[in-house]
Amino acid sequence: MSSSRRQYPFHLIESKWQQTWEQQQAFRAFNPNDEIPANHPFAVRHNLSGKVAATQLPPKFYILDMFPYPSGAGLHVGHPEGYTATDILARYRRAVGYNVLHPMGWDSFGLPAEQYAVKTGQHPRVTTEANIANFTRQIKSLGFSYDWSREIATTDVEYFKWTQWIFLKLYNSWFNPETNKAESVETIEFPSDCTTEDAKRAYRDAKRLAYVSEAPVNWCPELGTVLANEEVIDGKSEVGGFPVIRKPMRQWMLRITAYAEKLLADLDTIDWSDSLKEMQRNWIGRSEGAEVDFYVIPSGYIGKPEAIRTLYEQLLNNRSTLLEDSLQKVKVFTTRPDTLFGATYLVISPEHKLAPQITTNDRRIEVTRYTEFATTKSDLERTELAKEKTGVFSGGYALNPVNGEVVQIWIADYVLASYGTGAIMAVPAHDERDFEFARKFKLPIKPVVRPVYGDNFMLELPGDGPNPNYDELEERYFLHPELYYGQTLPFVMQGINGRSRNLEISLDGNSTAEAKKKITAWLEARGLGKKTINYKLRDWLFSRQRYWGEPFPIVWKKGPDGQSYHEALPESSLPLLPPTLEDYKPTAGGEPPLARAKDWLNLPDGSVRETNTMPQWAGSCWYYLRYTDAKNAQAFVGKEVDNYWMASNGKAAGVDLYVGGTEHAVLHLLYARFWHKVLFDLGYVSTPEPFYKLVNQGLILGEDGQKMSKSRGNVVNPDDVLVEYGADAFRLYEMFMGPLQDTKPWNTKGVEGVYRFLGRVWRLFVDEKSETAFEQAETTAEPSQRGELLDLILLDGGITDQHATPAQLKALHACIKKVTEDLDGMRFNTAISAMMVFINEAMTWQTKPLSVMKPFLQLLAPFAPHVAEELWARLHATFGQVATSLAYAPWPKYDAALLVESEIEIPVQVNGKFRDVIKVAVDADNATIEAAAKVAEKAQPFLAGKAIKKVIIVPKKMVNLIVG
RNA sequence: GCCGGUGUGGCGAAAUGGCAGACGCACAGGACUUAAAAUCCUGGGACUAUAAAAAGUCGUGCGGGUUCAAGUCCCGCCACCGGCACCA
Repeated sequence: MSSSRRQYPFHLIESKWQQTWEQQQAFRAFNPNDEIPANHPFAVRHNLSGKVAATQLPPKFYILDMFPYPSGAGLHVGHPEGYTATDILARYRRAVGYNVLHPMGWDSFGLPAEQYAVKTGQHPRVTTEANIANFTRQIKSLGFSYDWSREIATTDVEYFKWTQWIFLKLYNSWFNPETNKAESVETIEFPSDCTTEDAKRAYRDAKRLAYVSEAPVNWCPELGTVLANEEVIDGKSEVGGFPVIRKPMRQWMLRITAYAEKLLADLDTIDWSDSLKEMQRNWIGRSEGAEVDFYVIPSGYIGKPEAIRTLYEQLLNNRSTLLEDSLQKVKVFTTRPDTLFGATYLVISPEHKLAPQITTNDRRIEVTRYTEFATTKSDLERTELAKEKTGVFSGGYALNPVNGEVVQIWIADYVLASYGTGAIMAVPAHDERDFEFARKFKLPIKPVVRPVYGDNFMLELPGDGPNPNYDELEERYFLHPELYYGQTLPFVMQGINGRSRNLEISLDGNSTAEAKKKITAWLEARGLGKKTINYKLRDWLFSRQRYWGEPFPIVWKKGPDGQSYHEALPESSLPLLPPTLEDYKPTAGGEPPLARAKDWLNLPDGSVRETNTMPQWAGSCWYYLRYTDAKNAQAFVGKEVDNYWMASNGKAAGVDLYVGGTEHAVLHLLYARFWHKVLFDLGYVSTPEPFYKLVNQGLILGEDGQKMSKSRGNVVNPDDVLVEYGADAFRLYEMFMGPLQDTKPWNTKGVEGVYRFLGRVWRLFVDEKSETAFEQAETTAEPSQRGELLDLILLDGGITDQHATPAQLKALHACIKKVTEDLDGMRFNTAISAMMVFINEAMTWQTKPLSVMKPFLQLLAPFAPHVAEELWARLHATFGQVATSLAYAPWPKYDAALLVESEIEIPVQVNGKFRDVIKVAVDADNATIEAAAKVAEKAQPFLAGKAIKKVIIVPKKMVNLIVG
């Protein structure tokens, strides 16, 4: 293909306009009170200059791309898909009259640069900067209208200074349940028994939004670091796919769970796709239910039913503090308290803190063996071996609080320590997991919920016949479960309770919803349980054992009692830089690499620095805020600036449009929302949500329909495409492939198609002879002089300043309408096809009026800005007009009156089948249409000899003749 | 298993319940050319029929339904993609 003739001299045009834009700073966005140069195209368009207050600026539009990690591999064609879409919209919004903020930057902390450093000793900053330079070159070559004056990298010292500053805010805050928001830890009130400074400190430290935990974590030996739950997929690391094991370690955690409810509820206020919201909802995993107390029966009572009966009655009726204190209780969480009468055993997780106490001596050896087996299992083993349930009887028993029944307490790893209370009541008749476990270990199954008659599918046994006696069936169902559960699954859906009564309360006959309410109220009244909400969401594991990340502004000190405790560095000490190292590996003792720098590590006062660093997500949690005020040295973002760019703009609040890949559906997007909400609570930002509208671009597959990857050898490099077809064709093709959100395969032939389209546009505007002359001159010219050769190309003589014909105006205005509406709906592919339709028609015109050709270039400009600018400039020059910057020229409006036809074609159907088309006046009445339809030529064979029974006319749409 | 999404020509796709396949790719034929490339013009869902045309029948994953009329709405399936997955 490279041997073929260029469709048009994009190689000269594109670099020319990219330089022009850069010199003009054409896409610089102005903050309130910025000094706006009078000759800047934005100032010219809006008639502004000098310092302009927020109220005098045009309305803002903040349109954001997910910033990339600058990898060594460079850009692939997936990156520019979203970037092109946002660039088109940014350019469109500028033309419509908004003050557009459209920035770009780098998520530049990350593992690959560090791994390279471990291997070669080259500082990660050097690698990172080289990669950023390459990414910048590639992105700039696509002609995106970013405001590069706001470029940031998370690895910039001036940037991560503020990342550390935000961490200090998290550290120094707690979530006050009374006010339902984050506040300074100064507002914590200490309980009366908290008297010493040590006790107060411990109390406060346990409340902070950033806290230290000793919990078991996901340790990846290969990567030498811990990972967040979200970074572990099927027991393997998301990065690299290495095995991950559970290991208790001291780690920093962020209390995102405090925001579970807000993160969930506020999804309703933002414009994200249903699937994305659903992913976040699932991840947060809210479930309503009840916590119920099961008292553990002291071993002395076992085998003495009367004594147990008495104990139960005491608990129920005159529970004393004394009794309460002397008994252990297992707190369970259930979403189905209505099935409490069907609870036939308890299960606690192997890590449950009561496990050793509940276990009886005769069972201890077996229990210990099992517990060790279960807790050392890696997550990988847990998921892979999940098929078969395992567990062991503890030897202990508990009382079912609703009926005093004695139930066994089992230990099994199908109950997770980290969810709910780490213990469950098992209702095998109505829960698949419990059912499976009960069958394996021969535990009792007691049905207490039956299906609703009518949609019932399980009450009937073979031979029950067509008209079963439901009373009989119900009795058999509840009293003889063995008849049913041998052949069916447990009944896990909602239904009607039965066999669910004690002396005080009966759920029999109640629906599941009623029964839940009733039993929960009873439990609460009796002090045996309470309504509870649980979340799957866990706190965010925030520390990594790495070098190339933000160091924590934290030091460790030793108290008088020898206990070490942490303390924050003052804000004035920020930024805290990482030390210089020769060797980036973890220490021999397994300490993070920062521990190698002894000078850095140990402070003169004897305190020791925290050696963990923050995860890569930290920097991306707030970069969108920094863009609004990238150079602010006093604050992470200025109040007035935040108010202008992030505050409510009509309906939207926050970033108006955010485009990126689905891979960040629950990680980045949840973390960023969380930080934003904390900053909002603390009064630093003006909106509760960061991103109003969010769109995920679809994946671009290789030409073979497979995911692009180096190993498959199907990666398309944008650089190669650009050399061949130019940036405008590349942009156009990325958008023409199909809907932005869809997954779609790359097809180089498709690029040629849009490239040809641009060629037709070009030839519509320029004189062919002059272009031939240009091409000949170019073959002999020095490369440095080629730019000037463009002047040899002349405008086509058919373009004149004359009145347009109605047909020409119609073609233009139909195009304006379609492109405008499609841009508003982000339907780029159909907008492009509308422009193709226009060009196909314009190719047939003898004359090309300026008044039609100019607006068309404006429509084309957001998609193919280089060629549009070039032709725009030529049009103006040729007709002696001053060329205003196309980027800021007001968007054309369509005139609906020009689109009205005098005569229209209407399809004629006979009995709903299309038969012919009739031409009628646009304002023809129904009688006229009916008459025309009845004589439509091609409809005659279907009308012959039949009576017309009914005529359906949809004005301007169709006519349907119904014959008998 | 659960949740979300998608199924339309050889391919990417388009269609407020109203002429299915716009636009583009690939393909075929033609014009220009010594020739090719590029460009321009024309054609095209399948089937039946025909010398050719006119024409007809069928057709949007499958099976039902609503409607004068269904790719579009409803019910029940199937397949593929993405996410979650012992979360009680």
